[in-house]
Amino acid sequence: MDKKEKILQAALKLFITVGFDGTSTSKIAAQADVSNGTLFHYFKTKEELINKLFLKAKNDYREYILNNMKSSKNTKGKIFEFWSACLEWIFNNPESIAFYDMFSSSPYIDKLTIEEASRGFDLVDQMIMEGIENESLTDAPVELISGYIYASINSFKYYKQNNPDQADEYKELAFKMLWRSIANF
Amino acid sequence: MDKKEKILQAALKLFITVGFDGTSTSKIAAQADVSNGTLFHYFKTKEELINKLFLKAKNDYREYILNNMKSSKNTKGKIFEFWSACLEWIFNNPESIAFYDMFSSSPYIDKLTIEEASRGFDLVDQMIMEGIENESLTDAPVELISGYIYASINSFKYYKQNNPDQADEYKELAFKMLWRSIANF
DNA sequence: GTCTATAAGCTGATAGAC
DNA sequence: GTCTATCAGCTTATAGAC
Repeated sequence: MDKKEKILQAALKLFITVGFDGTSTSKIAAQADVSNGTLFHYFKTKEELINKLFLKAKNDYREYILNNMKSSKNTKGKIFEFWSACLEWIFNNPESIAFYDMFSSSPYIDKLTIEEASRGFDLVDQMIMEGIENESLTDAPVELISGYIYASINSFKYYKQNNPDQADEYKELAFKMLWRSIANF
Repeated sequence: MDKKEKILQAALKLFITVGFDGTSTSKIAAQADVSNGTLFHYFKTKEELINKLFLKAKNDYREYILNNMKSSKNTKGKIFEFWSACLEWIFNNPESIAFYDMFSSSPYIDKLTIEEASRGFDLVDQMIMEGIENESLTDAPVELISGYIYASINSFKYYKQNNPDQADEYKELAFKMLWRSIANF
């Protein structure tokens, strides 16, 4: 693995355990088995490092989703695929998610990064608009529906974190609850 | 206002704008019009200060909720009251919420504080258990339902932040969507 | 690309006068 | 309770050799 990648990985681990403040660049460098100077060769500032890390997490996430939903044809199936893929990624990448939760509303992540990170998730909006048009989804603002989808994902994530053993048996129910709230009956 | 309160207010403002790291104790003291020594008289460490602030935010929130829901008798009404009260508080106290979002998953907030903060919100669990018993709520795990309620609140919060003008006209719909997902039909 | 050496500046926290 | 004065230690970042 090249040093740049090692630095990013070390930083991720440290940031989520001791925060941005608690993580000095020298600690990152030490953990990555790299000199302090090398760190500043790859990243002009500590802030640039954290912003790059943020974008990387978002892109990995997005890519996983895009690669894991292409079979379903109707709206309900598509949304279920999206919902499932998100949860799969979340549970296979707990560190990235912890990092994202911790820093998404942090002043260290600048506006440009957030904007760039949010781009590309518009496939959700597209699914929803399609669903409203073909009358399988309730006629509500797209953002309200997408918000509910994300909310359901988040809610199930917390549930599974607190009840790792029972969660899977309630997965279908959790999606059914989401679907009931956004479907057009 | 006494100096302790002034320190807490100054700290809140600084923390949400420039983060924990960016906010030095001397800046807090300066902003609060108080000497550095005085700050350390009231709070043994910087960490203690942020933990106290976190508890204060949570308690203010809880108190507002408790004082704003006592009239409804059936489950749907109670949950709507809770849902509304949460959103009201959120929009009247944006700084506290920003602070909470920023630090709820932060290593500066210790486990004891989080535990103490989460206590007292069990009125939600109570409402839900009541609702499941009298068959107005779907028979799902309490945590799954409560999670969905919190998620719905969060979702509408984001919607209103991005669409401040249209949000109010969709408030009823947003609650209806929540209710459809957790009600027993 | 990678390292070592280096430093100015700020940090949280203390001590002690009033 | 509140202040001033003070500090040891660590911080991010740079410069320059290899």
